[in-house]
Amino acid sequence: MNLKDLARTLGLSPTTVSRALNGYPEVSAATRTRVSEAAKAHNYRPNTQAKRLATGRAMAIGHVIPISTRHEIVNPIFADFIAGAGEVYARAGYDMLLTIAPDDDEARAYREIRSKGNVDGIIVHGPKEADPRIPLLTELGLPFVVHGRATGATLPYSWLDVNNARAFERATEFLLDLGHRRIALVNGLEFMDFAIRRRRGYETALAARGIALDPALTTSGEMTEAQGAAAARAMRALPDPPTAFLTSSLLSAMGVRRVVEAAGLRIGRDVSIVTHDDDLGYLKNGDDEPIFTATRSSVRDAGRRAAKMLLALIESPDAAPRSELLEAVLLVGQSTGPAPALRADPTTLPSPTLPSASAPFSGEQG
Amino acid sequence: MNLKDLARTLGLSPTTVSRALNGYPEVSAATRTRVSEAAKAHNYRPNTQAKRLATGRAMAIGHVIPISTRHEIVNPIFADFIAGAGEVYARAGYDMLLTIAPDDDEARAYREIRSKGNVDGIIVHGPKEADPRIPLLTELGLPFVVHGRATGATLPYSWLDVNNARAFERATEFLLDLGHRRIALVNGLEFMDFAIRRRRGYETALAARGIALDPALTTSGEMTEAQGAAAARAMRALPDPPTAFLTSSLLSAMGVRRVVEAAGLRIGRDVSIVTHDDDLGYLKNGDDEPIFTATRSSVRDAGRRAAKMLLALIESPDAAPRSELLEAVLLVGQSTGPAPALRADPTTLPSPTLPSASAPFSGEQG
DNA sequence: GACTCGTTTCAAAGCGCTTTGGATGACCAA
DNA sequence: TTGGTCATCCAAAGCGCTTTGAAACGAGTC
Repeated sequence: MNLKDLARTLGLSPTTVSRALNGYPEVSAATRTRVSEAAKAHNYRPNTQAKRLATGRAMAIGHVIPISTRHEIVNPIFADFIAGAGEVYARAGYDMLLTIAPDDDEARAYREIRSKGNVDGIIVHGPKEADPRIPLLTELGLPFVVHGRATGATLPYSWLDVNNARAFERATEFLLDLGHRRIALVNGLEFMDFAIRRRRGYETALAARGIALDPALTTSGEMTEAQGAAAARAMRALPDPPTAFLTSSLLSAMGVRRVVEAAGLRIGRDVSIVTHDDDLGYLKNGDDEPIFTATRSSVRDAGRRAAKMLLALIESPDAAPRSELLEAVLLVGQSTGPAPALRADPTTLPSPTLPSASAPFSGEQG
Repeated sequence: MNLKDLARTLGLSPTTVSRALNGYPEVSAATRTRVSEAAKAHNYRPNTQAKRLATGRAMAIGHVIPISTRHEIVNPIFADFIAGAGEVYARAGYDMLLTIAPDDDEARAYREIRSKGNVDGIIVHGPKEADPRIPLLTELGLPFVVHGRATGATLPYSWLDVNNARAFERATEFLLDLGHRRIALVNGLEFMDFAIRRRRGYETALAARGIALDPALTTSGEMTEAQGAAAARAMRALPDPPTAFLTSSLLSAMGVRRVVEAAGLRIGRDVSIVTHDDDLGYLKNGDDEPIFTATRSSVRDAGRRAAKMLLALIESPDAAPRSELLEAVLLVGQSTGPAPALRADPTTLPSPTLPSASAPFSGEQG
């Protein structure tokens, strides 16, 4: 059943039927209801391809998943982000198009998407430092929103990001307030923008207290359980091991916890852990009360917001780039506690006033 | 630059240009090279929508991600599966279309996809017992391949599945051979087909040795770290606790491991763990040598194979349904060992011949 | 030289929709 | 009655491609 058929059965022209269904004013109320009832009765659905060709709008959003040819790892937050974005697209009548692009010919992938013309906009995932995709997409004139940001990008662009720097600064401050001085950072791969910002936040907090950065206490790598375990094992073997760990993912935190507990120590008493928590569906940090003290920010929610932003951008293409900075929430769980009595310097005791728990941070730029 | 423009610059008709580019024989070799060189030079790319409208082929595959309105959980294996499938689609010139469908109106979602006509086929994810989507899609006449199977489906359909029953039967046998008699099953949600089959395999192996099933030793639920931990905690508290755990995911296994180690016991000596390992990019079971003894089957590879199967199905729509049963590989890691000396019955000692390690199972139906 | 045949190219008709630019009445004011 | 204004509806021209049916042309055959 296509438009022409429907029009014929109604004794109307395709023009009128089309207008009736698409809410144009040049059609009487009576005809409109008659048409839309017939459409429902015959289960008519306009052919997407034809509509697209006629309107020039693809009614689809592209998501390009970068896959590192080296690690072959798919970012585990991706599924949740997509789920959030997908909700928004579905409501707005948009399709979601996925492309897997190995990172060695990303540019080609984006150019091809552009010239095939089957999406109206793109969400850029996993931005790296000075990411070349930003100038590329700007040049191509394809609306896009970056999930994250790219340090060192010169052109203005639309993005949605968690305030990673502030989150990690805050987490570090929290541990410092608890009296910790040897705080380890188990970070993601540091060519990724979010990891760069997290490290920056960590370093800022340390510097503010006049604590020297110890390179032996920081590592970066893929955020897996094994990474956390390996980092903890190596750092526990140091002459002056850390009393607290700051990790970039729940998986890493779980690895740290395992090694620490295997050494006969107790998390939250002997060793503290704070982790970032993307609040993924299948990787929950406890049910009601968090297990790990964590800076939490829902990736799913980020997906929803980024999608809305992109749709708005497509609606008004000449508007200035938008951006949204989400603040992570610091949730105090059972994995943190005062630093064990300090041998070296017994004067620096935990401050009596602990930071407030679940209040979002203030909204300054990160 | 569209076909007409290109034709004009070449001094040819659109017909000839189209034929030259699409490899039709009615064009001389000289013209063909001239055309394709011009196309490359002008970076011409045929408009997807127009092509689709003209040919009637959407050149896209739909993936429908079911989201439970109750749990709101996105299956973590999804990202890897998609990555595998996406490779194949990209090579074949197909797009990948994602739809998020809450499980309360799945039927509507599939009907809509069908009538909008923007995919040539569908991959069905997360089949449940007697899944209604199979008769629905058959009725709609849309080619589809199920990742998994649906126990109790009456119509023939195309599927690709891991031999879950055999894998878990084999894992159970392995533990039995090591002398374990109290073997716990930490399963996925048992309305999912794969979980039903896994339980069946487990029960088959126990029955074959005349071991009664103890309901207190089996649980099912979402496969998270917390699930594993909770199960281990509950079961360790039994008067006759299990000496071995069989889990459905690495995350669950990690939860079990944590609780067991926290009790001061050693994995592989005091308590054994075998898990199923989907070989996900971000959740590796060790690098070279596996940490957990596991039945392994790559989800990414499954994605590739399912995609190929669907494309073949689309090529020849009248062919009989296809199917592919993948056998998991049993990899012996450090998490299993002989059952601790049995108090009740010291005669049942571990058999001296251990099952062979990395050989795939035989290919019988599961 | 007329005819057939194969090769190479083209004009034009779709694919199913939107949208521009009327056409047709009905209604009212003058 | 005439002219103008609305409110409705429609014919036809695209959107950019494929594909059918036919034309043009040179070469081979008698």
